[in-house]
Amino acid sequence: MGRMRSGPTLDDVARRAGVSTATVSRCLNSPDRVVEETRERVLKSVEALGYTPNFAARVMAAKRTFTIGAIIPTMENAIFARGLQAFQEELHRRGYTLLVASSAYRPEVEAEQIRALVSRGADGLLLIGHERPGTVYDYLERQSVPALVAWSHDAGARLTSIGFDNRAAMRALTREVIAQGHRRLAMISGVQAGNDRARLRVEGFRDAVDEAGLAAMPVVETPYEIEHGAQAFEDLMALPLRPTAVLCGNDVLGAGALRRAQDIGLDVPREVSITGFDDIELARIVSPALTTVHVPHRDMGRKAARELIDMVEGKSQGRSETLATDLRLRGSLCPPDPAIG
Amino acid sequence: MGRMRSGPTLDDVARRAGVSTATVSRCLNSPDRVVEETRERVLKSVEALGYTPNFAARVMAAKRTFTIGAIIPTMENAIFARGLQAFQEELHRRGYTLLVASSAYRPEVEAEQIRALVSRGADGLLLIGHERPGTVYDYLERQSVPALVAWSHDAGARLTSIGFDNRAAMRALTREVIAQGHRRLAMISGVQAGNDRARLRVEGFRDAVDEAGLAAMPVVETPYEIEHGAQAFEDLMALPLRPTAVLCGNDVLGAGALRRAQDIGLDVPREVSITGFDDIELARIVSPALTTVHVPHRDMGRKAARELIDMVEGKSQGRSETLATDLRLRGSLCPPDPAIG
DNA sequence: CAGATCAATGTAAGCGCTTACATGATCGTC
DNA sequence: GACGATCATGTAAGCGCTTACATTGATCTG
Repeated sequence: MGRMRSGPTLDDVARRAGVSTATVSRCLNSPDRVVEETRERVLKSVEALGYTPNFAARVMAAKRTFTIGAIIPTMENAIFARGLQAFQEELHRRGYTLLVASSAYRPEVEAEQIRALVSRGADGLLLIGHERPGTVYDYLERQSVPALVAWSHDAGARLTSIGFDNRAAMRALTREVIAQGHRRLAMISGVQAGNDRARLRVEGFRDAVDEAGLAAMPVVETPYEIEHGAQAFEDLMALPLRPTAVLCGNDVLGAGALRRAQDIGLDVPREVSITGFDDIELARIVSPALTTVHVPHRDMGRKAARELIDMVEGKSQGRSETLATDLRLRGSLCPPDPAIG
Repeated sequence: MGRMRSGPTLDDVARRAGVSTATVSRCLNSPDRVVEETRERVLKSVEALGYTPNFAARVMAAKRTFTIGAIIPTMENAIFARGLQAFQEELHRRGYTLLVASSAYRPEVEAEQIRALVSRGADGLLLIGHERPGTVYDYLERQSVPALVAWSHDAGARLTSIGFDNRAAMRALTREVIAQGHRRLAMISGVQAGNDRARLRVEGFRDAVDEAGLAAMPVVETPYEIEHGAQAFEDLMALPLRPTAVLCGNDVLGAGALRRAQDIGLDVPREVSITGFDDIELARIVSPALTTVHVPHRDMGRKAARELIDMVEGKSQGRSETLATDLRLRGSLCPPDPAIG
């Protein structure tokens, strides 16, 4: 039944090198505090024994883990992959290790994962979005674990955030669609419960629709999956007054919508325009390429890492930052065909 | 400078509940060994204090972490996301936690990550592919950490593997392409160094070409990225005897090739057929959809988790398994146009 | 050249848990 | 009703490290 690994310990190394464990420890952690000759002997002994320090023991004694935890909604979606990659590269550069967990967009799983990472001694935490039970924030505070939110920005939130304005971005995109002449829009949103990004995007959509003096437009809500995007799109196309432009909550939904449009014989963008959000690679791969909102994922990841480490090391109390997004106009959007409109 | 979190300890809980630390520990780990009334009191105390066990301390004392480590080449690519998701779901079901690290396809980074995970007390390790320095296997053996290889199968390898036959799969696909009448093929492979999947796929391609009595076909090697796939494709199209079918080492390269074909005005599949490998979602999203090799990622992940846990728990010495793959014929492949051939 | 200073190393006290073993209470049995 | 089982709980010994403090010998200083 899974006996513990039996690798050599500091003690073994020390004995073999004829020094004390303290000296071995110093060789490994602050080599310049040990004289050359000794150090060499010790390192040789480490090498010979194939010694690997026991992380748990080190943590217990040193009270630092140099580990940062991140909890993302899903790994199966490229949205977070890129930003997280940049995040981890920056952490690595600063000597930290990243532990990733995913919550499957379920708040209770997220809470559980937060506990797991704190329990593992994460020096700091990266979370996605602001929307979660207040008890989570209480817990973080009590454990005094610094945490940072990414992918969303909210000045009034309890946590520092490195993100972008989801609402304004979606509003800008919707304005553009309207400016191109569309009057019958629809939106396919991700599930809004517990997901402020999704919610804010819908609000941005409504903002633009309202300010243009248009009647309320249909918004359907569906999980962030290609197949669901496809189905939602098909449903929208069955509406009596078929929309001429369908704005999707992210590129994955957009790609699904686009694919289904082609499958049911609709010409995009001539008969219907489709847009996405995030600007992941997928947006440029599909044909026509998706008009979308470009989010600086890598930049966000890098900056989040820097700020979080500063917080962990007590160099910052938390400085929020809003990153700029911009529209990427591509083939999937064009003015509506007057013959159809 | 990052003082340690100061959460309550077992001792605090014990004192507050008026019991010994042993009793608290038992309440948490084997509740039935504690009488109802005491347990209640203790749990109330845990609740009130917001106690979270210190993982490092627990590991030190119990010598088990219930943690499995996985090192994948990259997170930025959907190839591993799906299988890993299934892997982690199964682990979770069995009470284990997954720690993920990525190696960026660099062997020395992988070795470092392996050490990091072992140091963190991983009870077992999931690795991708068989090709790595023998010293890594020696190390794993000395530390007696069970490890399992996925995404590749090799009967003669030192590690148990749950994978599929990359070579046979690619051979089958190539045979199909040839059967459809193509005589001028080319392959865009991923980087083969240190990547047995890539190498075996090239071998499979060559097998089929040879057995059909055709002359050697061009194989270009490039990183697994859309843009590189596109560039490689363009280079192949510039060849004096332009191939009528381009087989790609994976779907990402395939999608890049397809995209570039469309950008430079080539009709796929009429003027050139393109195939992928892996059958990730992307393969079905692009238009025309990619003919590809379907790999049972989820199944592989689930089975790998089961086998690895059995190994960790001493219930298995390691049973390798080869999973079946199958061809998914889609729009990107058709017989060559005789007018062009 | 005595005394202070300093660099290199050793000594040993924990870090917060788990668990083998000890203890004491309760209960059933002949 | 005395004795051994049985059960709930307590006691305390580590797990493998780091680090404050102690020690030792060498090097300075006046």
